[in-house]
Amino acid sequence: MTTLKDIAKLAGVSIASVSYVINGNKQLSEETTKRINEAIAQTNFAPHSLAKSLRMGKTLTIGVLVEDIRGMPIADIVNGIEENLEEHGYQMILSDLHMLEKLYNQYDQIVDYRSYINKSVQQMLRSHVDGIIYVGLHDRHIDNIIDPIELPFVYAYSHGSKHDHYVSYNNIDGAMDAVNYLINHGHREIAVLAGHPDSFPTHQRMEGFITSLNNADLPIRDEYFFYGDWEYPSGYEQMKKILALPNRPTAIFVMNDLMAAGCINFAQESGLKIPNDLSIIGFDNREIASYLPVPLTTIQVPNREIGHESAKMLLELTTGSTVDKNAIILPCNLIERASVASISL
Amino acid sequence: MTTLKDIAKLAGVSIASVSYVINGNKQLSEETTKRINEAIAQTNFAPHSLAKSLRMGKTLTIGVLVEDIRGMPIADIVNGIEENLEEHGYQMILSDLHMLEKLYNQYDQIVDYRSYINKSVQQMLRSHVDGIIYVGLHDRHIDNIIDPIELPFVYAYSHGSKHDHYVSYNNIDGAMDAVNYLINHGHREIAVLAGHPDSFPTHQRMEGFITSLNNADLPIRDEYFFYGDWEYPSGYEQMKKILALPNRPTAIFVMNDLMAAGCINFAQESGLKIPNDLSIIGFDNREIASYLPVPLTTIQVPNREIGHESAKMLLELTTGSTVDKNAIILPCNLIERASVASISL
DNA sequence: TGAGTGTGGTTAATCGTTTAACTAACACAA
DNA sequence: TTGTGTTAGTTAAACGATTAACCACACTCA
Repeated sequence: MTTLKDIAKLAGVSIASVSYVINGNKQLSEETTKRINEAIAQTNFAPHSLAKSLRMGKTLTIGVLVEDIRGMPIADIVNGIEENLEEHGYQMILSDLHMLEKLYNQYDQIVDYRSYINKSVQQMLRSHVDGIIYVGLHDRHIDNIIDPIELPFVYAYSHGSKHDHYVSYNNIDGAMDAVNYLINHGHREIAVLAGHPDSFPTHQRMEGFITSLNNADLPIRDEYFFYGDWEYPSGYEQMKKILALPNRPTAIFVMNDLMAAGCINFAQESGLKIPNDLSIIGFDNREIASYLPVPLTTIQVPNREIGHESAKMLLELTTGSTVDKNAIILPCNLIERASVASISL
Repeated sequence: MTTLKDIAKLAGVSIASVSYVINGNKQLSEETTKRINEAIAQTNFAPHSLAKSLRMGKTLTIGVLVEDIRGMPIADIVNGIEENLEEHGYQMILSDLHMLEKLYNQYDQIVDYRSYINKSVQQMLRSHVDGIIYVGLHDRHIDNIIDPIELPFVYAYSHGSKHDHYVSYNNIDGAMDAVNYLINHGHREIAVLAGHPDSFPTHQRMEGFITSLNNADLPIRDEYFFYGDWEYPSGYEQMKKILALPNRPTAIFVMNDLMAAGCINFAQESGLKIPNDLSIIGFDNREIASYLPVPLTTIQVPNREIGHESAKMLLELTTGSTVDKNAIILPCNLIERASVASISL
């Protein structure tokens, strides 16, 4: 590895002079500048980032904490983060919390995520990252870990709004778009298959559902509310109940694509034609949506943009004046496929 | 941030002594050791990793170069890598090549990946990573970049065998497992829907297919060979041809799950019952396999294990004696679902 | 002439560690 | 007494950069 010293010797100057021309922090004579630049070109020298960081107190590295990189929105978001960071000459170190499987430790006790996350954060602090982004839903785990740290911090994807800096997407508007789309296609009897009743997205998407119905002066009918747990089998099971309804709805707003897949598969098994006999709209636009027997019309969450904006926000925090509070809520958009039919009025 | 100096002052010793007790590189008196440890405990001190790395010439960081983190096997592999590295106290910096979309640059010219990858690698070198793992299929892009670098390097997932150090999975055996499974269920007329004809996995899986047929003394029938391009629509289209065959096969070996999804969907549309009228087996075990109208029996590629082994191999290379050549080929395993039926002989 | 002002460059401290080399003190044997 | 070891701890150089402070020289102007 060539160092400043090598260049200095080659050009016959002091290492300070070399450093000055590299960073342009001081005016040197044209003559010496040229000699130094030639020496640099000769050796394809690049400054040692560790030494530089140590001296400057900035690493140009940010830590990204993800719940599990295999979870799809997460990979998309990380992709967006990386792209933005790279553009600005920053690097990321990735720490994966393996939340999808690390529920129990070797003694079969439920893992204390706080201490687990804490380990990852400490590791990042030791590497002197310039900031941290947390990507995921379970942000409550991290609150009292990150609070005492005076380091720029951004939540990406998190739905909570109690944090100072976060980037998320608009669940309410997304749900309204979906339901309005059904209404605009002539549907009046619309059921909803919600996610887990306790979850935040369920509440928000439900709010959008009800608002849309109200705006269109449609009645809110108790018998049209169903709850699953976000997983495929619950879509399949709940669909049985929906189809058994005395007066069956003409359309269903299903709160995610996995459950929608279950709905579609059960409906088809029962001999129903989607969308002619029943329209279905999903949420999330997962890969699966394109590959169902009936391509699913659904709501796309702007995951990469969430990544982009998170990185942008964090970089602003590290460099610029500290913004006190900053939240970005990005809009979703509707992906039109083939699972919704028009109804003749 | 507390430093060695702070601890030293607190304990009334020199910073060298503190360093020695932390790293256990020298025997100090019980008395002073205790005083120093107390001071450390008081301040929750952790050594500054940049300074340490600078001095030691080791960063305990490895670079992971991925083609696109959103590609599913890649996320799984990265997950495995991360887990293994963390266990050994290493960190990773992730660099995403965004291969899925960065085909053209701003001037609409095809991106020169070599120079693009080179930028990422240079960036990693500047961060003084202790080694690099490349995750993906398009390893030919990187060959002449990495060759001149004398840094431990491992290819993960790469199918090529011309490299010194790589970890991959056994396509041939995987395909044989799939075909043998069909044969063991009584099938004699077995078609194959291959991936893109030029791709390496196609060749290998085809080899497995033919070997299995030969081993069972079954004829190789030209009219039973079909080719797609790994994507869903090609599965759908090719299935039309397969069903139009004068004597239709009783089972199909489809070389990936996406095409298998296309096959199943078209078959169902045509009124065929899977698996009773026709058995289908896939490859890859993507998420989608569980959510098809007929849950797909398929071959699972050991992605996380590939990640594990890659990390392990790289760490051995960085620390231990340099192994000249080292290749690991991991076995696949069959996931039994519901898309294959037994045939009465 | 002498004070002030640029210009072009060097010296040396600093960031926070590790570690070879050294010192001081004491014990023990010849 | 002298020499030899052992033990416990310190000093200071090094890793590779940045940058404040300094210096030497030439030029300007009252």
